[in-house]
Amino acid sequence: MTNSDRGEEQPWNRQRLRSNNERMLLERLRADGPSSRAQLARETGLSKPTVSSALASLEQAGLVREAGRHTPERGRVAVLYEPDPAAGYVLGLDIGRAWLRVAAADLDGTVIARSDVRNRGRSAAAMADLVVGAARQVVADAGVDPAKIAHAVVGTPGVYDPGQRRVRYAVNLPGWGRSGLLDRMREELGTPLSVHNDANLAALGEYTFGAGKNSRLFVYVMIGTGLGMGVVADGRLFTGAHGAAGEIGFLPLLPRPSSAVVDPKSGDRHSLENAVAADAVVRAARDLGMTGPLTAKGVFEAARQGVPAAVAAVRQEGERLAHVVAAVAAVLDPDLVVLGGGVGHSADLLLRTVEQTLHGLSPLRPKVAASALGEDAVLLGAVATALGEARDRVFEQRTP
Amino acid sequence: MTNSDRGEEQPWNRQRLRSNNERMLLERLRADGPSSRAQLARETGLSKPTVSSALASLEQAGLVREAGRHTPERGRVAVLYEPDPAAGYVLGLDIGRAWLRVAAADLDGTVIARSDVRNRGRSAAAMADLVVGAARQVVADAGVDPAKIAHAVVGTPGVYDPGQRRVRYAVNLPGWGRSGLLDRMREELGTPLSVHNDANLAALGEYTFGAGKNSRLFVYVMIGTGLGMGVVADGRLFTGAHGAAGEIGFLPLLPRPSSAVVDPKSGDRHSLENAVAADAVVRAARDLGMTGPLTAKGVFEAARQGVPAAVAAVRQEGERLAHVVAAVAAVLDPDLVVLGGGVGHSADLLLRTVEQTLHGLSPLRPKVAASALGEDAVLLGAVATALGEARDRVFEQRTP
DNA sequence: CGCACAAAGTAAAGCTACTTAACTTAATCA
DNA sequence: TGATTAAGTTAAGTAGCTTTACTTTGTGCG
Repeated sequence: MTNSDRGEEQPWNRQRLRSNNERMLLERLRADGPSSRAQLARETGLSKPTVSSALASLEQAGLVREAGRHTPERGRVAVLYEPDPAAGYVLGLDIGRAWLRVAAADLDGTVIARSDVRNRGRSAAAMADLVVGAARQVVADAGVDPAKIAHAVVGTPGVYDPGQRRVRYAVNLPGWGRSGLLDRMREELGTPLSVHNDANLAALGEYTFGAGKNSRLFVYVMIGTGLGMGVVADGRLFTGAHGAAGEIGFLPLLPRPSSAVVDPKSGDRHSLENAVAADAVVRAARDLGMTGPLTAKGVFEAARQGVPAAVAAVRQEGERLAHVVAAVAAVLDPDLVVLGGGVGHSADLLLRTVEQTLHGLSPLRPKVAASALGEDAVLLGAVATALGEARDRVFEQRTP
Repeated sequence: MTNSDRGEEQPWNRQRLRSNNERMLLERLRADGPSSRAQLARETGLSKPTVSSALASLEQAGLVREAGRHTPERGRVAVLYEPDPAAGYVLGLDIGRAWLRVAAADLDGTVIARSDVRNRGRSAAAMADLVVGAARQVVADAGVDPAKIAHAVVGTPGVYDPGQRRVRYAVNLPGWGRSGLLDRMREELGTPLSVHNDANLAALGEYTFGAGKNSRLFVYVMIGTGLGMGVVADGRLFTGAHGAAGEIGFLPLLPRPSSAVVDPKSGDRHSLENAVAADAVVRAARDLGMTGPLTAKGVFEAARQGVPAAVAAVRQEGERLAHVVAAVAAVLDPDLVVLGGGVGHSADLLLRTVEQTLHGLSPLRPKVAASALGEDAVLLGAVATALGEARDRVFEQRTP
């Protein structure tokens, strides 16, 4: 994460004073909607002349614009201001096994163009070209000057290694871990570009635009081909010491207290992932008597139509998810857990089982909800993350 | 947690500019040791006159003092400055089931007096009086004007409810949850007093003074009568949405993937706590053939002397702890896990088993270490927490 | 209608904490 | 002793803030 500044002690001279006040006013406008200068002065404690002059600067820099007028009970009409969404644009890119998605959004976060391309099993280089092409197209569709793209964020499975400038552990995307690929994309797009784990982005997306708004400690569980989790604490991604926080596929199966000695075989790696990810649903359905070519989606369909084996398989999935949620709750104490990813898409079928099972498991019972963004969580998370960077960047590079 | 300020947007006027620069200089002196004014100017980017005048203010306010001189290769000698540890003092109080501990420390964090009193099973009110008496004695012993105690922090089991101003869930301390007790202590001590969970304080203590220095994401596991955990992320306590983060006693026992359907009985509450806390060691030893009146401490003693049943019981404890560590690692990705509390005290016997077991459990293997502070972790954590508050307070209340 | 009133916004003056540049002080070295 | 170097001070200038007083522009009411 390209943090802007967290706790770096810098000297505060007059220019910093000025720019900090401008920044504060801008953020206030973003958070509270259009306001007049007098109103801002009252609310921030700054004096009216200071607010006037700061807003004049911001307006001249193109960061702020007039947003109509407001007539109070008595007295002169007030001119309202708001952040100018056209001060910059961002790109969000979701590189998944099945789909490549690109979206362009303005600084308000409004998506103004997007493109979804099937990811056929080509080479990683071809995939990169495809993405770059889609991005160019999206920018053109949006009618945006490419120079005004202030930041782009790529979401991908695996972990980005900034030292080697490549992605690691993206097992589902062969060749995608190659060095130089991302640098090439960066160059061809000509914008600052950062790379993040898809589960983390989905968490941020759901937090920013979806079910997680205003959650103090938000957890997004991504159940699909694999099992992942993203944690948002106080609005920031919680990444752990090495960026591996939320790798709950590695949750061990705890030994039962009844068995005096631990069975060493219980610790296969990925065991929980195997027990909970999409394939597990298929396996369970088969064990319970379903036949034919099954997919997780198919099993959920069948369950929805009341096929007993499918219902039982789904029920088991729900119970296992409840265990995952309980484990996470014991460690993190979130106030909201959202189920997303392929399997999470069928959360409507799972929620009741999860909640019931949770009741018997732990006194710590966070709210559990279905993803509000569905397939778009990663893409919108990329947009949200890019917005943060872009707003910083656009502000920093304004000419006063 | 009485946070000083986190992200509250305030207007920046001249006075704030001034005081922020003074604060920055003071923190720099604390972090980097005695420095001259010229040196500070070079390092911070402030001009020499500004640094001079800020330090003059700080010195006059008693927050900073001369700390000798430094003669450079050539040129005039430099006057060095350092934070004045006598600008204020703090109290740390540890209210445990067996011991009541109090320590007084100066603003450097140096403990200058302490007192440890056995906690005989009296009424909670008598306990409070005992603590207040011990605190007064400690302040007297330290030779400190009681008015210069800037903050006191109490560590206790359970969770402090600031709404009702009392402690909840402190099951081991009968009556201690009563309303008004803490207000009375506050009043009798006459200092700002805050209350925190003991495991959290122990984590902060170990982070600040012990094994966790400079850890990015630090976890302290407290294994004793119960099972608790404290998390320090980027130097701040991670408390979760409701202050229940780290309640790993509630970790569920995950179902084995082999069993198609979840055994509903596996979810007894506190099951993991029962399986790992001190009593579990005793139970295991008994199951393995040890007889007589056993305590956890006794089992560890026996294991140290090679008694086979004890060794096996300790081994099992180590294996179970490894599962706990693996679960926490999968969620949080810490870089260091410290074992503390009563059982953690015997960590030397456990560490190897924990590490070996961990190897078979998960690719995420944080460093695991024994507590460096032992029994003092909570007390020193209370001091560390009080220091944070006190430094803020003393700075804020200086008269320029 | 026009006048009182209220609130938005501006102008002018003053303050303060900063920077810059030049200076003084105090040490070493030749 | 004087050159050199670095610490620290003095003095002047400046930017961004506040205060105070003013202007502008709307409503309400006699």
